[in-house]
Amino acid sequence: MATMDKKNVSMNDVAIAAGVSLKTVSRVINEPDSVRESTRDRVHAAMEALGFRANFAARSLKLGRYGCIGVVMFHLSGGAVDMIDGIADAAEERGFALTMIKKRAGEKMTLAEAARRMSQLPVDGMIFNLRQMVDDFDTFEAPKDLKTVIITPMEHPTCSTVSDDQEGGARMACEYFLDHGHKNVYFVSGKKESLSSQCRMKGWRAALEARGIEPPEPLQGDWNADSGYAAGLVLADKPDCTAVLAANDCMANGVMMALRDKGLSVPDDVSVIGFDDELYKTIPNSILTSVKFRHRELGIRALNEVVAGLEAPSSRSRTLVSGVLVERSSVKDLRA
Amino acid sequence: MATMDKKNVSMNDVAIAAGVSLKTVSRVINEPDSVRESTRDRVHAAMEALGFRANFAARSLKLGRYGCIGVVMFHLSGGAVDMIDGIADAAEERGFALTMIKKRAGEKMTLAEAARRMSQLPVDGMIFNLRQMVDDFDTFEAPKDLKTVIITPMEHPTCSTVSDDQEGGARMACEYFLDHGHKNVYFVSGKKESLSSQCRMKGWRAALEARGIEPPEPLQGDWNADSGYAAGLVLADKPDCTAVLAANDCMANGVMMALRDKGLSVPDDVSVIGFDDELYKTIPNSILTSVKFRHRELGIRALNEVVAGLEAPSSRSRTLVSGVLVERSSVKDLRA
DNA sequence: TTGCGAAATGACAACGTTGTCATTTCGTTA
DNA sequence: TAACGAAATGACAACGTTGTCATTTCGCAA
Repeated sequence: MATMDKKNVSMNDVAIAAGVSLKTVSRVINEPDSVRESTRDRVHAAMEALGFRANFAARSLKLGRYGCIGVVMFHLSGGAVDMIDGIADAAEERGFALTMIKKRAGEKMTLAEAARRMSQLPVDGMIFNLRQMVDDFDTFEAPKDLKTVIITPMEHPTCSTVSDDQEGGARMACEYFLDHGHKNVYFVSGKKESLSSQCRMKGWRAALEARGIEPPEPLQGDWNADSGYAAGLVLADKPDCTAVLAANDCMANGVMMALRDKGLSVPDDVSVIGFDDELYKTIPNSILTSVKFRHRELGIRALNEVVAGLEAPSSRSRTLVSGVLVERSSVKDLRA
Repeated sequence: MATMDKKNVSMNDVAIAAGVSLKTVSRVINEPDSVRESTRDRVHAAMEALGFRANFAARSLKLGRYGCIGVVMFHLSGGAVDMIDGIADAAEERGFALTMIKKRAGEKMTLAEAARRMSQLPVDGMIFNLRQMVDDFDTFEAPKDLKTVIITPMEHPTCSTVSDDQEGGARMACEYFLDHGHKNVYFVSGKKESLSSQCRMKGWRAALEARGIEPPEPLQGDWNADSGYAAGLVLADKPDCTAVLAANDCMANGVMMALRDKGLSVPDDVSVIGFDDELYKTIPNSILTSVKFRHRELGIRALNEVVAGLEAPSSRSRTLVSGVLVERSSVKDLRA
């Protein structure tokens, strides 16, 4: 059994073994049709025998590109999985791999810092997944030769952005309530610093104000069911409360449980809508109507945006991915 | 305002601008102490002025390593987020970035295929996150120069593996039931093809058999609450059923809801334990005792294992990360 | 057989960095 | 001031590819 002493087998080794020139080996890999079949076979055999694998670094150095897109996760939460899934699938489809770095827990990473770190890595463009505000958001300028797309609900002065239409989703839910005859809508928010929560609240407020309704004081939650339950206990005592929009499904469930514990029925006494449409996974026969965002689609769009902008990194666009209202039976029709 | 025409600024450009040699610029970056302070400042100024960023490809080519670890996600599910989080944090800490690829939906990817694709990318080692069986699991041989760690509950003949101790976790839960005076434990499984589900079932079976108890027929679920509910309806009719182990929290919740709908109380009539400890996020005042796996820790261990093996890729180890029983009140003590 | 255009192959430089070794400069002491 | 060793700097090759352009080989018609 022949053991291989050399650490890495190069094209040159293959060339010698196959009795051809270095360049011919290169051609076998990159433009096989330009090589005679007999030669090609000999080269393939040599590659096989030696266990040749093309060197990424040398190739990238020569080509001036990597075939990788950088992904910076400022925040890695549950919904992120579907988004990464979308990014990865779209990348795969277009022949790119992903290079990922993450903000460390506790660390405070700015966009500039993220860009600096990414630009030391093998990437042709990058995606920032940003769910909270950062200090240098407005002043940040992306490297001129590295297409940068930010996933965030906020508009950025120079970079392309992609986002769920959180505000629109919240508006949609509110209008759904109002269209079903409700005169007002209460709101239970998520964590204060979350941009999602802020946008959802903004949409809720806008929808009410558009119909000349004074939005009631929102209730502060923290995304978890217990905070929703606490909010529900408060809401149960408000006689004018017929509709509650909770910033996610978990809190919506908490609200519903509290209402029931107070002897109120959902939807007969109070209607509820949540966000993210995930309660059905945990609750059998779930009745909760919910606004669902297409995170996977979001990831796909973000990646496509980067790839489309590789040639013109300074181009700028804004993409909104709309939400979908998944209707179940937690909203009562008060009309007629 | 001076515009830069050259696409990429190289060390040579910096060197000329600073009036030093190429090598001195290199030294400023890699061994700053060996450069006189005045020179260093001049070089830094030139780098700043020209917007120099070191070329990853050239550097890697020379060094023969990338500082990146490849991650192959055969499956990207909810629990994966924490794992990726752990991998990414540990990587960061040790100065590595991650290069990620994913199995496409529908595609059937073998280990060999994954290894082939990864070895074309900038990686020094790789992690396979494998949650289902693949055809070539037993026959797969990792590239000799690329340390490979597989995250999987199965043992592999040549590669290092890292896993949650799913079997041990299930055993722990069963013994907890038995130690509390229960005479038997029913089991609701997850999807058939899931290795997690299989291992949890195996642990449950082993724990019962170790005490000379004949395991009852397991009930087939699909991870979602509705399947747990269906299982609960069946179990409610079994008079000897005092303890149910469900392969995840969602199904456990389904079981509990069904039992209640059948007029039975948890835990007074039937005790229940789940897996993953996530029900509290969705259910206020959740009482479900649950086996929790430390996915983040798992990711950290996997990454450390890769890094530790970079110098000796053919080394082999097996790491098990134990689970934790999070006690709430869904298990009744039947002893005297 | 010869000549010809096209196809196949090869020689060599270049990508931007770091390692090796030689050279220059510096600070110190005689 | 000269001489010395140490510190600082530089020249040049090398890493493993691909692009450019030159050369060889091939198939075919005269």
